[in-house]
Amino acid sequence: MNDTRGKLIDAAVETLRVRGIAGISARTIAATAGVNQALVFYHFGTVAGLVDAACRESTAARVALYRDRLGAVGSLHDLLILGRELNAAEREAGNVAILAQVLAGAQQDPVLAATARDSLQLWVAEIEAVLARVLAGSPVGELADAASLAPAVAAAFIGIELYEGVDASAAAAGLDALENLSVLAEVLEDLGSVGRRALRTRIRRARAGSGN
Amino acid sequence: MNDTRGKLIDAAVETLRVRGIAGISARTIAATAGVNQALVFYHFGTVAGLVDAACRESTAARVALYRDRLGAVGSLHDLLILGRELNAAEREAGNVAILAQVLAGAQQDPVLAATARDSLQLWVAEIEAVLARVLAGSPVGELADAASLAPAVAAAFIGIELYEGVDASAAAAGLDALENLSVLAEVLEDLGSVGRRALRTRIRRARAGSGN
DNA sequence: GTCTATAGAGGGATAGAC
DNA sequence: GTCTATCCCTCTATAGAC
Repeated sequence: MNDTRGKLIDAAVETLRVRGIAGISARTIAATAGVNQALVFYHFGTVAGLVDAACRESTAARVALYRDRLGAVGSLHDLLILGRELNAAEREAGNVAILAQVLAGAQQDPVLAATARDSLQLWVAEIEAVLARVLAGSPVGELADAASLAPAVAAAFIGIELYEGVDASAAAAGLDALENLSVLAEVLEDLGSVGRRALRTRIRRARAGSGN
Repeated sequence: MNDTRGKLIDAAVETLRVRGIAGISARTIAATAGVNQALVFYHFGTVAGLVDAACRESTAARVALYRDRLGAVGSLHDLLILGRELNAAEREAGNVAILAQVLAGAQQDPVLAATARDSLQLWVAEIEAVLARVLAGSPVGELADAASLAPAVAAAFIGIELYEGVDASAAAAGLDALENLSVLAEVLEDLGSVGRRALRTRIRRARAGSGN
C-alpha cells in the first residue's frame, strides 16, 4: 500500500538475509528501512507479522519472475538448466536463504510454520506442474508422480542452499553429481521398449517383495 | 569432563531442539540444565562456544551410533532401508533438527559456519564411504563419484527434515518418491551389458555437446 | 501516519563471595 | 566450581505528542 509498509517489507527481507532468523528484531529491520522502530508495530502488529508478510510477498514476487520460464520447460534437460540458473539467481537475490531462515524458525513456531508452508507451496506448485509435463513423456513417470516428487525437490533445493553457506565447493560438486544422475532417465528413454519392459519387471518385483 | 559441563551440553541440544537457534540463550539453556546461568560462561566462555561444543559432540555421538550399521550396507537397497530408519530415529532424537538450526545460524556467523561444516562432515564422511561401496558394483558409478554425491545426500536429508516440520505428509511422500527413483539404478543393473553400453553412449553424447 | 519516550522483560557477561 | 548480585545492553510493545 503506502511507502513505509513497502520499505519495511524490503528491509525485513534484507535483514533476514544478512542477520538470519536469530538476528531479526523490530529495531534491526527499522534501521535497515531507515524508519522508526514503532512503525513495525503500527503496520504489522508484531515482528512475526512483518516476517510473515515479507516471506509471503517476496516469495510470490520471485515465483512470478520465473513463471514464464518454468512454463517453457519441456524436457528434463531444460529443467536442469533452468534449475541451475534459478539456484544461482535465488542465491544472489537471497530468497531461498530467506525461506531457509523462516523454515528454521518454523520448527518451533506454528505461525511461522504456516508462513513457510504457504510460501514453499508457491514453489512446489510450479515445480509440480513442470514435473508433470516432463514425466509424462518419460518412463520415469511410472516410478514417481509429480505431486509427490515436487516437495522433495523443493526441500532438497533448500538443503543444498543452506549447505552452500558453509561449504560452497562441496555444494556445487553435489549439484553437479545430482545433475549427472539425470542421465539415468535419459538412458532409459534411449532404450525404448526394452528399457520400459525391464522397468516394469523391476516395479513388479519391488512391489511383490524385498526388491533385491 | 565433569558433570555440569555435560549437563550444559545436553541442555543446549535440548534447547536448540525445542526453541531453535532464535530462542537460544545462556538463561534458557541453564534453566533446562538446572544449573546457574553464569556457569555457561565459566565452562564455555560464550553462548556460541557452548552451541559449538554441543553440536559437535552430539553429532559425533549420533554418527558413532550408526557406524556399524552403515558399515554393513552393501547395496543401494540396504542403504535406502537404513536411510529411512535413520531419518525416523534422528527425527525422534532431534539431531538433524539441531544441525538444521546451526546450519541456519551458520549462514551469518563464521564461527557457527565452521561448527556446521565440521559436524556435517562427520555424516558426509560416513555417507561417502557407503556410497563408494554401493556405487563400485553399479553402472551408476560411471555417472557420479561418491565424494561429490555424499554432500548432496546430506544436504537433501536436512532440507527434507526441515520440510517435515511444516508439512509432514508432503515430506513423507517426497521421501517415498525419491526412494522409487532408485529403481532406475536397479533397472540399469538388470540390463547388464546392454544398459552399460547405452549409458556410455549417453555419457559420450552429454560430454560432447548439449546432451539432448 | 510518524515521532519521542518509556515501561518492563530478557539477554551477555563479569565481580566477588563462598 | 558454583553461587549471588549486578551492569548495561537490546528487545517488544505501548502511550501520547505532533
